[in-house]
Amino acid sequence: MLKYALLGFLNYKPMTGYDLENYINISTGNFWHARLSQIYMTLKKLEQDGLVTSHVEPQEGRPDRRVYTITEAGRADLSAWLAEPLVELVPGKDPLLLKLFFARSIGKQAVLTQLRVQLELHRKQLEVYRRGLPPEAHEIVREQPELKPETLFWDATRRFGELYEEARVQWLEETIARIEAEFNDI
Amino acid sequence: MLKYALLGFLNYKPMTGYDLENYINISTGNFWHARLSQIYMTLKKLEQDGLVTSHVEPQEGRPDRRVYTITEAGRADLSAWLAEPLVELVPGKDPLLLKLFFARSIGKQAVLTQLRVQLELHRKQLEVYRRGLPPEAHEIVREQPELKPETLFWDATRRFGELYEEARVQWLEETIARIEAEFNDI
DNA sequence: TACGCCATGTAACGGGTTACATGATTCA
DNA sequence: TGAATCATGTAACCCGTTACATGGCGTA
Repeated sequence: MLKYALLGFLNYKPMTGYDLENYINISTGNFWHARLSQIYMTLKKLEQDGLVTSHVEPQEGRPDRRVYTITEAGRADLSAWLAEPLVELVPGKDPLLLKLFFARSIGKQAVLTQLRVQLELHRKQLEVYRRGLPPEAHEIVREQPELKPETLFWDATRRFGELYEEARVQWLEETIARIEAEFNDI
Repeated sequence: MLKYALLGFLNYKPMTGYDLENYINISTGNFWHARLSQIYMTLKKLEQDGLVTSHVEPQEGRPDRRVYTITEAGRADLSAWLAEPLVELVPGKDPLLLKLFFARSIGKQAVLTQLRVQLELHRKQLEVYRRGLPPEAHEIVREQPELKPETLFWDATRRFGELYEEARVQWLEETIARIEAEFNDI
């Protein structure tokens, strides 16, 4: 699926692997991420499959850049994927919930400490989402005004982050209170 | 990490790989899942590492059962993992958000259709969580009354499912309304 | 008659992470 | 002086999925 994140961004404009990592971290870090090593390998595969092309731009004083450009076949592949509806719930994995599920044996105070650490982290992340789209998003639109209509969708994904973190914070507060009241050690 | 789900359940009582899949699907399906093939392979590895032992119970008319039992080393490993606090947010991946991020090009109606499908799915899942812990959870406690105190933690993970689906439903309703109002096609 | 449950496994493959390898420029 | 940024890539490994292989019993 990283494939489609890369095609999606290359559909905005040609870029290097390094650039793509920045775009992904800033724009989709919320719901998708990737390491540079994986991005480089995936780009190579996309080129083999004819979905992107690349050319090297020599630079002085810093490494040469390999710039990737989406092809017509790439655009077609991206469109086909976008058009294909998701008709099932995507089962996720959540290490914190897994730990909590089995956590009784470590004792009341240890559980509460862990949940309070999580509460702090999620409150901070909630603040980040409440600030709206990051300044980099507005810069991108300044440089490419034709992307203006995209911001509705970018902001929708940000808004999900906000609602998700609100739910998480509320749940942590509730769960801490419940464990304080109902957990009877030994 | 499946390792710890398996150790966690084997800490309740000895079981086969097949049993473990049922426990995982019923109890932690919400936030953790695994295929049988992976469960069998992971159990084999746990046995090599001395965290579980196994013995075969012959049966008539159906395949023999290989029953796994957690060892002292296994309990120690589980406890160490449970005690280790999660001090960072876990970055997740969400295919629906990835699709939505790039969805402008497929057009207003296609986007709305996809979001409405999702809304239906999440409303149904929300109903499931609102029904409380599944009947199987109560059966387990009837068979093993010493597990009663665990139900506080089981229900906490269920409650997260409920709040998560509420957030998802609210977000989908909001996003559908926003796209209806603000998406200008062409 | 066919499907689902019980029950265990192997093999090939794909996606992703970590570690390794290199090296100049810029800023605090 | 040291850390961050720019910039690209390979290799080993781990986790997980899909497909393959087997086969009796109970139920609709």
